[in-house]
Order: sequence, then structure tokens, then C-alpha cells
Amino acid sequence: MKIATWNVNSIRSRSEHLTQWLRDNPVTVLCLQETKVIDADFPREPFEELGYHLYFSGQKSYNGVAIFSQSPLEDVTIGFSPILGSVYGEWDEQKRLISGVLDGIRIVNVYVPNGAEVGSDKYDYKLQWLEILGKYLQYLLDKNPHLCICGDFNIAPEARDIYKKTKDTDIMASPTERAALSALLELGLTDAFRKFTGDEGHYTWWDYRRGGFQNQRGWRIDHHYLTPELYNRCSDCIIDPIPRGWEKPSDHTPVILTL
DNA sequence: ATGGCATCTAACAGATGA
Repeated sequence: MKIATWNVNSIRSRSEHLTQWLRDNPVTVLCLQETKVIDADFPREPFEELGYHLYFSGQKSYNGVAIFSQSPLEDVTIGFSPILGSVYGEWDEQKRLISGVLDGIRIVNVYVPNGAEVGSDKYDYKLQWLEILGKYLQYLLDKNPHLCICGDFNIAPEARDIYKKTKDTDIMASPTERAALSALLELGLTDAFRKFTGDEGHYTWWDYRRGGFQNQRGWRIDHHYLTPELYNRCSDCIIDPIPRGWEKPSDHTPVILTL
């Protein structure tokens, strides 16, 4: 089974890239972020033609997540409140979370808030969102010990995941963000990419500005985290930088996990 | 500190992203 994650920065702008990539990389499951489209306008046809079952949760202009799967998913859940209760309804206004089960594995697709800048209201929102995600994951893990959470975390876990030396005030690298991510992982989740690749220089996002990709100024902020048995079973986790070099690309590139 | 680049809505500029 291959589970890929890709922040496409608008699925309507990236439809051709996605179908081309899926033809070359017919992954079992593809988790997408930043679809930026309401559900009624989601471009289903090109992906259903490739044989995928589509599950999505979107909103106008911003955010939005989707899962494409070669086989139907079970128990598809959108947002926090079906799990945590309607008291968390306001945290579902931004469409950032969708999950489903395939072959007994709970797959969770997240688009973690960006956070704008350290200390801002959006930064606080990001930290609170991660804390609620922890409660959500705890509930799912209590029901099913086999879980893969992947997506755009908007956090680079370590210095080796960033092309430059950062300061504590840099968004996506601040100690508080990293601590919030570590707290999640203490639920029993491990970074699949680092099972295979220990060195620096492996990135999943490059800024559009000032030739970030051409100059290899990147960050590794898109991840797969696995529960122990899946981590042991995992035989590969690679970044595919090729789509980032295409014309009018997303600023992120896909990451593919093999189980 | 700022803007750089891309996307959105819907304007011919502003918000957001990371």
C-alpha cells in the first residue's frame, strides 16, 4: 500500500499536475491539502476517471482537504466534532481535517494552520488546533492501534529539515510549535521519513519567491507519522521533488509512504 | 523591516499563505 500526501495549493489550478502525477504514481491513497474549493465545485471527473474514490471537505478560497483512494474507505469522518462533540464545532469552520479507514488502518489527513507569525492570533490558533488534534488522535487510537496521520503540518521538526539556520521567532520552526508537535507524537507516533533518511537537504516545500526551489531553499513540513506496528512494517518513505519543477507548480511536492 | 510570488474573490486591490 502506498499513501501519499500533497499540498496542491488549489486543486482547480493543479488538476493537470495531479492527473499526470497519478498516472506516473498510481498510489493507493492520496491525501491532499489546500484544495481551496467548496464541495459542490470539486473537480471530480478527472480523478474518478483514474479509478479513485473521492472524499473531501472544502470551503471557499482557503484550506480544504481531500482523500483519493483506489478502494472505498470505511468510516470517513470530517472535522473534529463527530469525534469530540459539537462543543468543538467552531474548530470545524476551517476545513482542515478528514479521515477514513482502509484495510484496518485509520488514515488521518491534516492541514495544520500556518500560524502567520510567532505570537499572533493565528499562531495561538495553530497551537490550540494542535492540542485539539491530540485529543482527536487519542480517541481514534483507543479504538484502533493502526494509524497513519499525514499532511501539511506547517512545522519543520528539526534544524536538519530547513535549508538555513532559523531563529526561535521563525514560524514553522519555533520551539513552542515543535513542542506542540512532540506532544502529539508522544501518543505513540513516529516520523516515517526519518526511518530511512537521516541527513539534511530533504524538503517538501520551497517558497515561490526568489527562486526558492531552484536555489534549494526548502523546508520539510509535510509528514507521515505512524503507530509502532505500521512503523515497523513501513518499507519506504520518499519525497518526489519532480512536480515542484513543473510549470506553475504547487509550492509543495508529494511525499509517498510504502507499507 | 520589507518584499519577493502565487492563489483566491472579485477588485483592478486586499487577504492569505509559509
